[in-house]
Amino acid sequence: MISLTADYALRAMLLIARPETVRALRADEIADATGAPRNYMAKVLNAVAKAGLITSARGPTGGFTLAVPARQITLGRVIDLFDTVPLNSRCMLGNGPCDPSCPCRAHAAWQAVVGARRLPFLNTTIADLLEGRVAPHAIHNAPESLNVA
Amino acid sequence: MISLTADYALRAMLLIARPETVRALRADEIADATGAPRNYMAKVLNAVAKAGLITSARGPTGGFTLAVPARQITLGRVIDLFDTVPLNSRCMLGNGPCDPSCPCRAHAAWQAVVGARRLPFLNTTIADLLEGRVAPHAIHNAPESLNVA
DNA sequence: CGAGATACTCATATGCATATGAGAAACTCG
DNA sequence: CGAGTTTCTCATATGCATATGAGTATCTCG
Repeated sequence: MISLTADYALRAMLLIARPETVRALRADEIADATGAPRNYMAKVLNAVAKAGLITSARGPTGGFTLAVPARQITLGRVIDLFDTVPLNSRCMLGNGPCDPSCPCRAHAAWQAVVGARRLPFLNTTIADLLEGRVAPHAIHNAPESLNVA
Repeated sequence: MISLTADYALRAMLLIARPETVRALRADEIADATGAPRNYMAKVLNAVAKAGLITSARGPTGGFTLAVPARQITLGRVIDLFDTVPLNSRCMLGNGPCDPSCPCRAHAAWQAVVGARRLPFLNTTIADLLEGRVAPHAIHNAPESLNVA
């Protein structure tokens, strides 16, 4: 699941990064195109700008522009700005946090599953989506840390 | 992201399915062990029971028991009971639903990413977690429908 | 059959994500 | 430098996930 706010941000990024977009897009344009409420989208865009992924400019001819090439912006980088993992310290089995030196049986496997879920976001860029391309790494490769058994 | 409610359900299932669990577990036992509020966990367990994954029994010696072998219960089957995908009909580009016969450029790629994120849940079972095992399919194989480009 | 134990149900409270409204700050351009 | 345009900020409203409390239904066992 991805929060509605993160979804707004992603759609906004896709709009701004589209090759046919040549000038800065205003917040209300982006809001209209994405279906998000105007002021809410403004807040979302502001957060993305603070993170350095887009640039904001006020006044006439103002609006939002990419600050980083679309090929370098992964979906995870956008989504993680809003959907922070709360990381329940209680382990999947038992009633306390897992002792790192002696984790519960399910610990590593659960970590692997959670980690694997992040891969598609970490290995797909805004540019990939705009080109209708799926990076094979997004669905085929798992980092070393995921190899459990 | 996985909702707190779905997380409760998962932890409850793991407890009930543990090999050292020989009798029916009461709702309050499960609540205490998982850190969930008592009545809330009762409601969650009730929903899981209605879905047919566990069996409930009232009165003394009552409680909850697996209704299906742990090896046949995928994480997705549990989580999907609570975390229903709202499926924004508006496509990632443009302001309306994607025309199925002429989808937007990003359509298939986004579908692939979303689908890839479901794999770890669909291909991992309660039994897998209890045995600390990660099914290779959870992170390595993608179904045909995901091959886009 | 009665008492106690447990699941079940519903009405309501709370907190956070989402949304709204209005005003202040900063920019462009004539 | 003034007027208009836009981002930025904050105070507050709303809705839904989460949580709580109390009562009802159904079971076991003596």
